[in-house]
Parts: sequence; structure tokens; C-alpha cells
Amino acid sequence: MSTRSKVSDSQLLLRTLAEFRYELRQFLHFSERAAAAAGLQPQQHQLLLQVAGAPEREVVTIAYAAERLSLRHHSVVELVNRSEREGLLTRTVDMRDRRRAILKLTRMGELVLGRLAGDHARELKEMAPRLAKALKRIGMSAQDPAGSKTR
Amino acid sequence: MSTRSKVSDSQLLLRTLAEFRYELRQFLHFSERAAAAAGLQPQQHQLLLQVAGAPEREVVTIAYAAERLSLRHHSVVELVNRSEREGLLTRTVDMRDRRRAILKLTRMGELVLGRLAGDHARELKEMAPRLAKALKRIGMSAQDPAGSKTR
DNA sequence: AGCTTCTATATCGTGTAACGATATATATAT
DNA sequence: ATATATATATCGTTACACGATATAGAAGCT
Repeated sequence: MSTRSKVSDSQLLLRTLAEFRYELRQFLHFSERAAAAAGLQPQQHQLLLQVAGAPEREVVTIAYAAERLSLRHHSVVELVNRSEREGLLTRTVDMRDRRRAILKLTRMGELVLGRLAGDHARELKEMAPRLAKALKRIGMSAQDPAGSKTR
Repeated sequence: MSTRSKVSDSQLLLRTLAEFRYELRQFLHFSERAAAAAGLQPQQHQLLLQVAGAPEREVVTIAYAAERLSLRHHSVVELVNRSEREGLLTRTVDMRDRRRAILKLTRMGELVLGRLAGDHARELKEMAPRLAKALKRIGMSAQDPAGSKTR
């Protein structure tokens, strides 16, 4: 069915995955550098983004941020500690449930994040096609229905 | 032109970016867990993938891996040290240029990577639509040509 | 009310991975 | 032969994520 090629199916999948991760790393690396240039650590940037980018109905607590960042809640506690200390966000006790801490960006946090968001939008617009292409290729190369006979 | 909405343009961009990063983190988290389940550290997995997934013409050296992983070469040296110690890959001196180390997977490395590749292909196939959608939205929301009047 | 259990956040100690600065070996150019 | 460039390696430091554990408040039960 498929045209003959020099490389095996499994080689093809590896190459495709490698290419996808390469593109991804390039984006993430860009993002890390952009955050650093703005005086943030990459994770602080991600925290601010998830806090400020939450839908309005959400109560933005530590647990919410942890879920959005795929982190354990106590990792976020530490991230919030650092970020609060640096004046990027505030933590206030929720009056309706005093166990909870509600997170909110400071003016400064908003400013920094705003600039980063613009930079990221521009960069992503540029690399979106390559990422999308790599994604599509994976969908195609993972075609074989029964567990592949790879070796 | 655009239909009226409750949220500002900048809020919309933040939400879109937050959603994209959320999807991305979910994938990366899946990948981290898959690697750990296979007995690898996430970066070892990435190293093996870039080594085994390189086009045939490439001489896979430390420097090549560093570029593909967006890491400094000495970070890769350490990664290779660990991986070699664990029998995942071999490092042999290039005879044509004895400064260079040539990287190659061991049989065991190939086996482990092969399994991970299959898992990733399946997972990516499933989340590709959501990622692609988020990507597309960013392209659209980053529409405004002159530097936005955000803030 | 008191008691238990659950949930949300916080603290402590540990391991890992990335980095900058620096060193060494080999290759290349003059 | 000497200088310069390139590839890899070593060392010390820092940040960040985690597991284990602790504390405070909320919710449910009798």
C-alpha cells in the first residue's frame, strides 16, 4: 500500500516524534528566555498566566493553579511564596472559606505578563504552522491499528 | 467589527494562551509519567528520542543532541553520563575527529524508547485536536497589527 | 455541642537537572 | 610552531519539584 521507503515504520515514527519535540523545545526555550528577560522565572510566568487567564467564574486558589500547571499543590505554594515576595501577585484569605488563599496579580504582575503575552502571541503565530504540521504527521504515522509488529 | 463581548481583547489573549499552555502541560505531564513508568527520567527519554530519531545523514554528537534539546552542551554531557551508566546508550570517540563523541542507543535503549514512542503516538493522536485548536485560536486572537493598546 | 473526616494550605528535607565558569584535548589556520 | 577555534568534560551553585508531614478550617454525624 504505502510507497517503498528506505526507513522502517518505527524509524519514521521516531523521527516524527523527535521533530515534534524539537519544535516544542524551541518554543519552550523561547518562552523561558522571554520570561527571564522580563525578570521572571519560567514557572512564575506560567503561574501568572494561569491566574490571570482563568475564566471569570473560577475562584483562583492554589489548588486551581496546581491543576492548571499539572503540579502538586505544595509546589505551587512555594512558587506563590516567591512570586508574592517579588510583588508579582497577592494572596488573600477567602472570606467564604478561610482555608483557601485567593490569588490575584498585582499591577506590576499584570504589566509584566501583558508584555510577555504579546511576545508569545507573535512567536506562536510564527511557529504554529510547523507545530501543527508535526502534530498532523504523528496522527498519520500512528496509523497501524493492531499493536505494531515493530521488532 | 467583532461581536461585543464581556471580556477585553487582552483578557481573551491571556485566556487563550493559558488554555494552550494547559493543554501543553497535560501532554508534558503525561510524557513525564510515561518516561518514569518506563524507568527513565524525562530528559533521558528526550535524549534517546533525539539520538534515535535523527536523520541518517547526521553525525549524532553531544553538540547535535544539545541543539535538538535546546540545552547547553555540558548539560547534555551530564545527561549522557547518566544514560550511559544506566546502559541506555553508548558513547564512542569519532575516529575522524577524536574530539567528538558519537552517541548510539543500546539494544535496551531502543526497546524502552520503542515502547514509549508507541504510547506517545497514541496519546498525541488523542490530544492533537485540542492542541491544534488552541494553536489556531492564538493565531486569530493575535490579529491586531499595530502594537496593541493593552493597558 | 462534640467528634471525625475531609479539604486547603503550609513546612521541611531531599534529589535532580540546568546553568555559568572553567579546564582539557584535538583540529585547523597562519 | 604557535595561535585560535571547536568539542567535550568537570565543578560548584541554584531552582524547582517532590514525598512526608503538619496545621487550620469546613462539613457531616450522633
